[in-house]
Amino acid sequence: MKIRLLLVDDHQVVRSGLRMLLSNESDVEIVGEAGTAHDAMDAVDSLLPDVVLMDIGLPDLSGIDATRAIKSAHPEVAVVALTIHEDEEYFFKMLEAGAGGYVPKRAAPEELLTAIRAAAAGEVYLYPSLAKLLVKDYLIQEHSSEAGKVLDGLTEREQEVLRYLAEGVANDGIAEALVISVKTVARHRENIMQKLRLHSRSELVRYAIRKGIIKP
Amino acid sequence: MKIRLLLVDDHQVVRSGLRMLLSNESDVEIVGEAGTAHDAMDAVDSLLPDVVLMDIGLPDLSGIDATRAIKSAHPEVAVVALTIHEDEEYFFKMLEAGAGGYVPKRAAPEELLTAIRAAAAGEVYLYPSLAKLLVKDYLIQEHSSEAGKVLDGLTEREQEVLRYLAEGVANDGIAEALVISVKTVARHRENIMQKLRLHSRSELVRYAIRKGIIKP
DNA sequence: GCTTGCATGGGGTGTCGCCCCCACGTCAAA
DNA sequence: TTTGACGTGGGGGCGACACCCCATGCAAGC
Repeated sequence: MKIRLLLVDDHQVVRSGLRMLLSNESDVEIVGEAGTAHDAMDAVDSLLPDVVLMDIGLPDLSGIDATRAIKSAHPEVAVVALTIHEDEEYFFKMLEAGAGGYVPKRAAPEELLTAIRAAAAGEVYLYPSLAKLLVKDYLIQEHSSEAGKVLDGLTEREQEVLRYLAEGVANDGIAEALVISVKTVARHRENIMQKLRLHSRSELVRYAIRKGIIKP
Repeated sequence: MKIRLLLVDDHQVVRSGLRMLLSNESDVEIVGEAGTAHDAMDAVDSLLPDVVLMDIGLPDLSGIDATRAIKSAHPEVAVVALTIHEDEEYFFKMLEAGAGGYVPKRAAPEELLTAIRAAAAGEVYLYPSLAKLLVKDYLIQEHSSEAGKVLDGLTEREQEVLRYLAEGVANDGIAEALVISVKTVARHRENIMQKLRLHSRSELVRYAIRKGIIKP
């Protein structure tokens, strides 16, 4: 079963080049071409290809918007971005639009083929320079949500109370959970708010979320 | 300038196979081999390779721990995971340990070479089936923080009040800001909480952060 | 031995949050 | 035209919260 491919690029020569390049592959069949975003969307509607090779710089709509539209109407159609852009912004936007691959035009032909095959299988191929950006983003997300532990000089008991406060539990609920009096809970809360220079439960909740003590 | 490579795998045959496979490449030079995590760390210390090809299943320490140790001592040495494991857990842990690539053993030889070259250049190669997992994770992070706009049937005025409530402003402060009475603010708050099925300011703050109305 | 910090309590006071009740003007939809 | 949603405003009540005061016991450290 061949992979049915739609080429989208506003330059005729680029499409022809891709056609030359890909027509030698036994598992790929080019079923259509489009030079604008609207043509691409129409072509997807009528041809239902397995994979769309999508340029970003198109004359009418951007390839990002086109991808969003295609994925919205046909979630089963995979879209691989093939573009000269290697900046962070386009890359992340394309991912959010639902792209199943991102390959810069300077990539080797085999990499493009790998991306097409991966996309057809429902997987994702990312070019190494861009995968690096995504991993970086992932690590930032991770580290911003741990990194706590110290908690600005709060005692153990205060940290314990803080976890309950952050979740919005009332004083008497915390007292029950920790088997201490409501007054003591209030006392701890006062100390916590003084140490952290906070002035309401709301600020406390935001503080706890920033510190990763609780999930939003 | 050749890429200086260290092979780490507990099976002699696998190392020999990789040596066969890679020795034909003109830009790769295998400078050493190791069968255990400790041998690998010693070898990195003495040889300072550009790239380490790291198995995960090692007899003494896991390749993940070994990677963490290597990146901690020599951040400039790139580590590419080459393993039979394709589960989410190992993959994410390896990323956190600082791996600059992740390739399952079933991958094609060219993909391994792409990964080695990408890692040597400070980039990241991820095998498509795993890149998919990372993108999925990324999209979850994103969508949990945007996706707002509609706000579950709140009226304009209610949304306005919600923004203040979320920031922890007290009723009279909101009343002053919006030039309405405290009672009206309270009225709006009640309606908001009823519509969103929330029961305290704390829950309201967390809701607002999830919806991206305010930053944590 | 004495201070210091921590956790534990009690009392008081005033504000605020949360939940009912009500009313009126406006504007759009039925 | 009438109905309904929306924004506005008010009254009353109860409990929780925020901010003070105070004291006790216990461990660590000077």
